[in-house]
Amino acid sequence: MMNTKKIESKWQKYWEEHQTFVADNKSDKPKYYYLVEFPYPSGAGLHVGHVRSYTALDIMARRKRLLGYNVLFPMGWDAFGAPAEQYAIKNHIHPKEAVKENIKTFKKQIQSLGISFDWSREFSTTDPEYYRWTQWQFLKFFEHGMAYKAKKNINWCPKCKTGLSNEDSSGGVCERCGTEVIQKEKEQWMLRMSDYAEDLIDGLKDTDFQEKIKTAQINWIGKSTGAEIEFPLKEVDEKLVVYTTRPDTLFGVTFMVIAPEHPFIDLYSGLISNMNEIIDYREKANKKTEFQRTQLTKEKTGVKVDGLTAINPVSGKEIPIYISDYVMMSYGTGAIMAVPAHDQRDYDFATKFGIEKVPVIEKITGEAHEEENYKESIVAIVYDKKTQKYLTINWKDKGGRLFTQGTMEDGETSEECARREIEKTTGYTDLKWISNTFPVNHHYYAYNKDKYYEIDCTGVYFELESEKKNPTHLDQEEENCFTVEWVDKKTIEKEIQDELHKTIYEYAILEAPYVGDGKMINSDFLNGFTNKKEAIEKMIDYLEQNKLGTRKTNYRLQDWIFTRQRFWGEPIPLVHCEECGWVPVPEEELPVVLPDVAEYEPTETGESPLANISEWVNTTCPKCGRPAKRETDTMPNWAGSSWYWLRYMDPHNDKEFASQDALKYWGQVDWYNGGMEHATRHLLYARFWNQFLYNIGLVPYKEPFRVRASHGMILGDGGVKMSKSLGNVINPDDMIKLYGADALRVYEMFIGDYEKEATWSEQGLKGCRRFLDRVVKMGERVTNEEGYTPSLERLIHRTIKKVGEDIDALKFNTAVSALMILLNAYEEEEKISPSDYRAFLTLLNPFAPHLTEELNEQYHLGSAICESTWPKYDPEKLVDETKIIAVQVNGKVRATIEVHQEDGEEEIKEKALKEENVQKHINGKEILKTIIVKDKIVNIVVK
RNA sequence: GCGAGUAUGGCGGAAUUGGCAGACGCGCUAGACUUAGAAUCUAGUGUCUUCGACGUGCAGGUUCAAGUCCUGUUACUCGCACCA
Repeated sequence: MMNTKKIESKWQKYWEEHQTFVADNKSDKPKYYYLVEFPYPSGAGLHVGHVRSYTALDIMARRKRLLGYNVLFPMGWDAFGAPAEQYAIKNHIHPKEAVKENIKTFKKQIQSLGISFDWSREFSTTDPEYYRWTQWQFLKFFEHGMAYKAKKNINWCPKCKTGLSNEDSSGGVCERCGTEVIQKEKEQWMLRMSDYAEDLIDGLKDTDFQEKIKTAQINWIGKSTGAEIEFPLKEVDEKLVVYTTRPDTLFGVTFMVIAPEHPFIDLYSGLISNMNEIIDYREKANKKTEFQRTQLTKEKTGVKVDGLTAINPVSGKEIPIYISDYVMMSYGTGAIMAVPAHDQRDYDFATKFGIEKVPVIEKITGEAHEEENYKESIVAIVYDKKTQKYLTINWKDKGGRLFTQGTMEDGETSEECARREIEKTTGYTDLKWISNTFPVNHHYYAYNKDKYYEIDCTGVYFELESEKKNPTHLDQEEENCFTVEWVDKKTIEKEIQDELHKTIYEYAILEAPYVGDGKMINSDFLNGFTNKKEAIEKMIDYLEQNKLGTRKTNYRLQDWIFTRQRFWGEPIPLVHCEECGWVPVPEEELPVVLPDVAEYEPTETGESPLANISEWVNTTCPKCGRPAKRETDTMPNWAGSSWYWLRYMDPHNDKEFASQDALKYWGQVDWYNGGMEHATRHLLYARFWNQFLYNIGLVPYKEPFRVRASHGMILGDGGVKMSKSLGNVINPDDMIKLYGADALRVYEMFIGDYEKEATWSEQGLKGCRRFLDRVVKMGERVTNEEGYTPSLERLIHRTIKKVGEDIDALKFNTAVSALMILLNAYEEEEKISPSDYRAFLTLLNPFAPHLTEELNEQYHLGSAICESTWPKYDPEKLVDETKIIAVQVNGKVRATIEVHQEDGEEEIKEKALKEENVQKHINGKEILKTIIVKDKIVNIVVK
C-alpha cells in the first residue's frame, strides 16, 4: 500500500492552491448547482453517514466539471441550536467558542476526505454577517403581515424550558432530551405557513423530487376536502358549524361532538344544566397533552351537554351534543357531526353512551343485474353460550354451510321473520333477541327459479335460552336436502363462503361500523345512490342551495411557531414600544447581535436568558424614540437553514442577502441531497420561505430545489443504528488512517444502493483497499503503445458509458463494480497502453481523486485529471461482432451458441438445432414454434 | 387505521426493464509462495444425492419465456394518525 496520507495531503494542497473547485459567478459554461445539506457541527465530529452523501455529491460534481460545467458545490455550517447551548451551559463557555472549535474539527475532517467543496463560499448561520440577512428576511415576513404574535397553547418541554413545534415534539416527547412534553400557554411569533398549504402542494408539480418525498410532504400538509355544515341549535338562535369529509352521511348523524375547549361551552353556559360536570371534564382534558389525547385510541370519554340540542339541517331531527377529547379544537371547526354507523370513533363513542346507530350506507354484495326481483329478507344467527357454538344449516352440495335465512312476509318485523324461519327449519323457539345488524344489499341468481334477485337483508342475532323445540314443518324432500348443525367459530370462519352470510356474521360478531361504499338508504333524496362521490356532490349542492353549508378544504399543516426561549439563536429584530406596539429594527441597524452573557440557561419563567440582560433589552423605539424593549425570544434553528442555499450564490455580499445577478445566474439548486428525516420539516420550511421571497419579488424561482434525493443511513453491525451507547460508531478518521480516504470513499459508494440503508463492514472496506492496490500495481504494466489495446477497447467504451450513466442515476455501487470488471480485464493482459490506464484513472477519479491524480502524474499520462475532460465513448464500438446466446427448449436452457451480428433468423435457428443437447431434447417431438429474439435468446417449443 | 417502501446464496448486493438469476465484492474451500504466519497470487464456491432436478417471502394467474407483469397473501421498515 502506498503512503496514502502523503499523496492525499499533496493533492488536497494542489486543489487548494489551484483553486480547482472555486466556482465563478460569471461563466460561458453551463451552470450546475449541487447542494448537500450543511451539517450541524456537533462535538461528535463527522459520521460515516456524512461521508456517504458528501462523497456521492462530490462524485457527481467532479464528473460534471470534467464534462465542462461551471459547478457550484458549497459547504457551510448550521450552528445555532440547543446542543451547542447545552454544551456551553455545562462548560461555561460561550456557545460561539464551542461552535468555532467544532467547525474547525469538522472542516478538517471533510477536507481530509478530499471533497471538492468550494470553501471560498463557506459561512456559518451563526455569523452575524449571515444572520443579519436571516433577520432582514424575517422583517419581510413581518412587513407583509406574515408574522404575528399569538397566545398559543404550545408544546412545552419542562426540562429544556422551551416551546417546541409539533415537529420537534413528535411522539409527545421533546426531540432533544426526550422529556415528556406538556401544554403551556405562551405568546409566540407565528409565520403564516398555513396560507401556503395549497401552494406547497401545488409547487411539487414543478419539482423532480423523489416520489416518497413528495408523498411525505403531501401527507404532512394533510389536505382534505369536504363541507362545513351548519346545525341550528334548538334553544338559541345560533348555529353549530362542523367540518366533515362525508356530507353524504348527514342523514345518519345521531349525535354531535364538540371539543372541550369549544367556545359554545362558555358562551351558552347559562343554558347548560350540567356545567360543573363539563368544566370538570374540560380541566382533565386540558392537562393531557395532545399526545396523550391521541394515544387513548380505544376508550372514549365524554359528557353530554344538557340543555343544548342541535337540529339536523336536512331532516329536522333533534340531535344531542356531547363534549369529548377525541375532537380537537385545532382542526376543522372543533366540532363534528357523528355518524356512528359509518365511523369507527363515532361507533365506539355511541356504543359506550348507548346512542342509536342509523345506517345510511348498505354494503353491496353479489353482482347486480338488470331485471331483478326485489325482496326483503333476514339472516338469523343463533349463538349458544353454553357450548359456544352457532346454529347453521348444512346444505351440502346444494349451497354449503349457511345460517338460517328467509324472506320477510307482509307486515312482519325482521325479528318475527327470523323467529318464524328458525322454528320452521330447526324447531328452536326459546331465543333471546340480542341485536339487529346493519342491512346488506345483496344480489344473486336463483337457479331453481331462473331469476335474478336483489334483496335488502338484515341480520338478526339471537342467543339460545334453552333447547326447547317445536316440530319442524318440512316435507320429506326438504328434510333430505340439509342437516341442522351446531358448529364453533373456527368452522364458521372456514366454511361459510357465502358473501352475504359472511358479511352479516362479521357485523354481528365484530361489532364494527361499515366504513366502505355502498347503496344509500334512510337518506331521503340520496336514497339509491351507489357512488360515494356523486352522493357527496349531491349533498353539498343541496346544502349550498339551501344555505345550510359550504364546500370546504382543510389542511393539517399549521402556522409555524417561530420563537424559542433560548439564547443560542438569531435574535428577533423587533422592539416593543408602549405607544407604537411592535416595531421593526431599522435595516441599517441589522444585525441585532447576540450579546455576550455569563449565563446561557433559560430562566425559570421560561423566558430567554436574553431577558436578564437589561442593557440589551432596554432600548428606544425606532419610531417614536421613547423607551422600549427588545423581543427576547430567538428564532428556531430551522430559520438559518431556510434560505442558506441562496447565500452560497453570493456569500460575501454586504449590501443584499444575495445580488439579483447571482440569484438569476445560479437559479434553482439543480440537485439537493439530504436525509429522509428532513423530507417534511426542513424541506417544507425552506420551500415555504422561498415561495414567500418569490411572491414579494426577491428570488427568481418559486421552487428552490429542482431535484431532491436522499441517501440511506449507514447502520452498525447487525443492522442497528450507530450510536454512542451501543459503542458501534465508526469514526471516519480512523478508517482514513488505516485504509486511506480513497478506499473509504470507494467503499461507501460500493456498499449498496445509495438510497437504501446499508450495514457497515470493515471487511468490505478492506476489499476496496485491495482493489485500489491492484489499480496501483497495474501501473507497472503500462507500455508506450498508442491508443487503446484492441482486446480491451470494447470493454473500455462500455465502461465509460456505464460509469457515466450510473453516476447520473445514483447507482454508484454498480459504477464501482463496472470499474472492478474493467480492472479484472486489464489484469488478463500482459501489458496495457497509457490510454488504457489514463481512461481507467479518469473514470475512477471522482471516486478516488487522490490516488488517481498521483498515478496519472507518476506515469506521465497527461495533465492533472481534475483539469481535463471526461472520456467519450463511441457507440459503434459498444457492440460485439459475435455474441453468445442461450438456446432453450420449452423454456429451459439446453445449449449456448455463438451468433454473428449479420446472422439472419434462419441461420441462428439452424445453428441452434445443430447443438447436440438441443437435439437430445427435441428428439422425437414435434416443433410447434421457434422464438428468436435477436442478440438475446432462442426458444424452441416442442410437444 | 391511512399512506409509502422492502423481501434474491453464508453476507452486502447485481440483473440492459419480460429473455442464460446470483454480475461485482465480502466470506469460505483448496493450492502456490513462506521455517511459519500475514500479505499476495491461482482455482473453486446457489441448493439437492450423480445424470439431472429445484431455486428470487408465500399462493395463484398471464406468457414460448416471469426476480421483473396481473390477482391475492405474509413479514418487516418508514412516514402520518381520534384530522372528522
